[in-house]
Amino acid sequence: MLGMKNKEISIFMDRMGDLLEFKGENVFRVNAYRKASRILDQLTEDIEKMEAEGRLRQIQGIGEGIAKDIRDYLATGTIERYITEKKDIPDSALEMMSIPGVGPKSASLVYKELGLKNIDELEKAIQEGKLRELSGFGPKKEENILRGIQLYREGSSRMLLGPAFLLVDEILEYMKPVKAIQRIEPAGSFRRRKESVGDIDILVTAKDPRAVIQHFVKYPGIIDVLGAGDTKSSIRIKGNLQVDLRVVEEDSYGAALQYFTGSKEHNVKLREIARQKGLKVGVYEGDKKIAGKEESDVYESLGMNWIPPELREDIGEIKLAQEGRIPPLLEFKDLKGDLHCHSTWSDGKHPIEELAEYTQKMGYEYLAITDHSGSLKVASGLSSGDLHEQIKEIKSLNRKYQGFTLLTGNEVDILSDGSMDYPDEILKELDFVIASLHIASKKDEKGNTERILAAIHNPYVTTIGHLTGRMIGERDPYPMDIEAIFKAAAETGTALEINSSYQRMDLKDVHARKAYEMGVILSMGTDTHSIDTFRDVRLGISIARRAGIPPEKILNTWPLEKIHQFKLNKMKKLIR
DNA sequence: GCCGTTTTCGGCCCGACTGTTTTCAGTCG
Repeated sequence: MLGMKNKEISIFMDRMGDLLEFKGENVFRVNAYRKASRILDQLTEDIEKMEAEGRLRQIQGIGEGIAKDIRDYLATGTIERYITEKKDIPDSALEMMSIPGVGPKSASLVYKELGLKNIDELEKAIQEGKLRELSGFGPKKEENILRGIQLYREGSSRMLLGPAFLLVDEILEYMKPVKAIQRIEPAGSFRRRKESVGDIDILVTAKDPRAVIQHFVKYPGIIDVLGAGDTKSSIRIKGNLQVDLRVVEEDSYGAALQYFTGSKEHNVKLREIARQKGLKVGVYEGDKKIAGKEESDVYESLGMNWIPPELREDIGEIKLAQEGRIPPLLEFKDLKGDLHCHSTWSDGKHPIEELAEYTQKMGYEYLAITDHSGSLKVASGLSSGDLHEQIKEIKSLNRKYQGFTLLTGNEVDILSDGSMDYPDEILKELDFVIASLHIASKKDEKGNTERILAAIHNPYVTTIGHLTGRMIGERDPYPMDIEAIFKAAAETGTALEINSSYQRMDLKDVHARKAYEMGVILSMGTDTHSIDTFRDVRLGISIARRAGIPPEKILNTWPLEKIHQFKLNKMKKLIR
């Protein structure tokens, strides 16, 4: 499965970074491992395959040393150098560095001087007043660490992008009455639309910064005010999420927005480029500071095009911007319809007519009705007879609409033997067929892959729904040979879905990018069961943008005729 | 540990904030 080893080694490299940092190694050596971890996490190729083809050293940031570590891991399942470096330092000692306010210096100091081996012992030592005996430690620091421990135990809470959108909407709405605010915009990983965010950053320009802060710290649902200065405030809200708000001068708004949007790696690379040009990027004072009212000023003064936030992960976007080759990215206005939703015919909450009415108001030209097929009893799947009745209803409704069309369709279950839950004669009649795995094996990679491949080779299947089956934080992706699947999808002219429901987000960004690179067309579906989730299309758009997929590779940007043609083309190709 | 049309050695992003200090170290983003 693509990414299996990538992920494992990425985690290993990150731990290696922690370990070296704890031991007080050269920070650049530490960073080299951190960087390697990130590279492996975002790599769209299978590391095992690259190693087999002798291409490890072609990856920027992987040198001879780390290449050896990777080969080591692939051969033995562990990394020799890691074991040597680690010796008898327990993992629980390294874990102390995860506490906010405790870094490598403090963690290794208390380990060496006081023999503290884990967080519990650290807590006890503070309570017994032992920590303040160490130089550099005082009562404030003790208090800070105790609070950090408490926070860490409550669970490092990352919020999924879906709920984050709702929260940001709510905060912006709450801040609206403050007259002093001129501009207000979320920055950080939310603005980059990462699938989960660790905190929310909000950037403001205002005539009266104090009025803004004073209002902000009274936000309902607040648990704690972590800090409230003249221009910056941090609060903690329910769910243990931190929200930072900063007020900056209008003249440096663009530079600040750039800085606080990140990613860190993207900014590091920009500063390197700035340094070469004798410039400085940043929001703070400096001789040759690039100030900028607009964010595009920053990028332009560095000799490149403005880069959409979703691409700012230092995975090649800077080079593209320098060459003026940033691709146009998907926007809501490009979308002509939604291609996955459920009605009262199966487990949806609303009758077809209401779904149609709602999506017309969103400005869509079409909507595919894709209820479940018969085998999926838990979701009240439709029998063949039901489906025929539903097709009749859709055709009758379509006669009422102008400039809007309902597509007949279904989310057909892929059965355990890889066959489809309806016979071909029925699938043939439908405008849009999604084939989905709803029950799959957690172990049988080969079996899962074969079922998907069988569906892809069915001439009437338009797209594969929520391919990997993951439910973020609840269920891991089912193991499957992603590359073989992408290849088959590209060859047969089968689309793959970007499922936008907030817990699925499946395909995820890295996979969507890989699929696009391999020539696959993507379809977007909200998998709506209740009309308030049609708005989750913005999650799908986020994935497509982070994947760098141009709009014309997304089925939903096409006119209806072309979607029909897509299905016909596949049928022509596969039926002889 | 990685990298190189300034370098195979000597660099590697950088400033704010906090607490403990009295000139600075550690942490964070």
